[in-house]
Amino acid sequence: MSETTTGAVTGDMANQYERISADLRRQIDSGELTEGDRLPAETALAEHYSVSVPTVRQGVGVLQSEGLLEKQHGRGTFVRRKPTPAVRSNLRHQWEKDRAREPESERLKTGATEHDTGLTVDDLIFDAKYEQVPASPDLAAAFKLPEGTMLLKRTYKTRHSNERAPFNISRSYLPLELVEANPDLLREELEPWPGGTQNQLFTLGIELDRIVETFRARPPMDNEAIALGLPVGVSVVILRKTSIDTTDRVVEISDVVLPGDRTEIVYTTKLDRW
Amino acid sequence: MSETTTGAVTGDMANQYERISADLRRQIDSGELTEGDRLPAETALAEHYSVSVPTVRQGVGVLQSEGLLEKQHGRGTFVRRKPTPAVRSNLRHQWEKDRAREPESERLKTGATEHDTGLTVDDLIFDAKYEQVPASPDLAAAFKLPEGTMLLKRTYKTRHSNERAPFNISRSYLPLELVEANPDLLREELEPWPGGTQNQLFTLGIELDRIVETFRARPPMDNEAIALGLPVGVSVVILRKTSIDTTDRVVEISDVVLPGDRTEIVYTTKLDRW
DNA sequence: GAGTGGTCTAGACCACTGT
DNA sequence: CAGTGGTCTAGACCACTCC
Repeated sequence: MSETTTGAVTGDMANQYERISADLRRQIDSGELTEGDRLPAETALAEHYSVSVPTVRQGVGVLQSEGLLEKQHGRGTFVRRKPTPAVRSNLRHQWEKDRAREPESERLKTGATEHDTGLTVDDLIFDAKYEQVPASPDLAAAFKLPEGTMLLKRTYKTRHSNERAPFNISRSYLPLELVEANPDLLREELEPWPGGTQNQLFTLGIELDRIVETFRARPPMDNEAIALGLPVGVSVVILRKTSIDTTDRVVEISDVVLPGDRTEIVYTTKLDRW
Repeated sequence: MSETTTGAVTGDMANQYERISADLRRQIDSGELTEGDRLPAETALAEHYSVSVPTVRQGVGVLQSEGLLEKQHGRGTFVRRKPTPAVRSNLRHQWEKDRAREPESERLKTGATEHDTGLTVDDLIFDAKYEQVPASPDLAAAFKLPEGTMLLKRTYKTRHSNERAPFNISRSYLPLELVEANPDLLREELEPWPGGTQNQLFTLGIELDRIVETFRARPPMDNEAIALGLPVGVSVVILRKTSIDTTDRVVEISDVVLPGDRTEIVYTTKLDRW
């Protein structure tokens, strides 16, 4: 390692492609390249760095997997915009519970998603699909019900009106036996239901005692990456919400897939006094 | 798209590398290849699929970024073991608070990490470093203190005794003024402190009222990927814990970087009754 | 049609791991 | 030392976007 220039970056710089990714990263950090800028074509970069095109592609690939660059076929390579994350807080649960018993006029005003994101109803496009499915082993165990018990499965997609990619996909499961008491709950055309699931449960005489949420991050599966419009390298956050009523019964399970880079989750834990 | 065989997989199969990744994925799903198995060498795969080596590498790269395969230079390509996740629950906060006032003999028995992971003290290797640093704008805002206020910064790494990679790296900040009342708290050689931070705060007469945690996933930076031993494609989870005492003062901020694929977070939200 | 990235080839040589 | 993956070249041709 004697002298390797072109970008004057720190570290060893053992490889050509690292030299390229380090130099491009420096340009982004320093503001020479800013959000939305297009990079020179790969052939131009190859000439500039005196390497072959595949080597440029390797260097660009590093920054792509870090979420700093985004390639668009036929258009170019762009500096990626930092997405403004949607905040999801556990305070929403109490807020939703308080609202569940209010009159429809009040509940219509805004939903939980708008509460989280600060957007108005008009900005959001909502898609719901209802099915009746038998409980998989996994879900049966979570509900503490026999495998194969019929469940109402509701699939929701929410997106901004001016974006193609939804910012979440959610699947909610309710024991069918539970919801049959109110036939309106089986009609998907009534979505979005003002007041959300807690109001739906209220019409069945169910009060929630607590909500347990577990979540993990993992690389997206192919179809998730496409559905959420995720670039390479960004994980999905998987959140399972389990709603438990005052008789200790699991009444709803909801699985949400969120884009990892557009989601911030906030939890407040109140502690007992000494 | 008429006929393309070798693996008899679903879908279009437009590309060679997708044909390869789909076939390998099928072998993993079906159990033909199981955790820890080594794949044939890239040259052998190239011959088997009648493609060039770079094309095989591209196909393998897809599964690598999904966390299904792991390459080891000089050894081979292996089916990745599904990591057993460490569970982190917000119930730990109350548990830690209850323990903070107990005698040392009791506190010594087990720490919060062991409580989360189910491991014993002997399995864990603990590394602590103390520094005194001025508050960055970000931290100053979070503490609601002037920028540059001196903080005690404590860096922790925890790993299993039989693994190289730590399963978390954490940075904890306390206002220096606060901790100077008990000089023992400035001595890093006293780590791991039995009873954790809540006991340390207890020695200063501080009682916590609530803990706010925010949580996001993003692609790792290079050094994080190396420090945590993360394969390509796996995100890190960033967790910021803010501890607030009974006088509404922010007394500790802790930033934890967790490997996304080895971490499961569980939060329970108790709701008020109607 | 011009310009972009996407796929693919058929090699060469280097770096790391095991024996 | 043999076998593995890692880096790199110098091309070819395809697919997409935009004018």
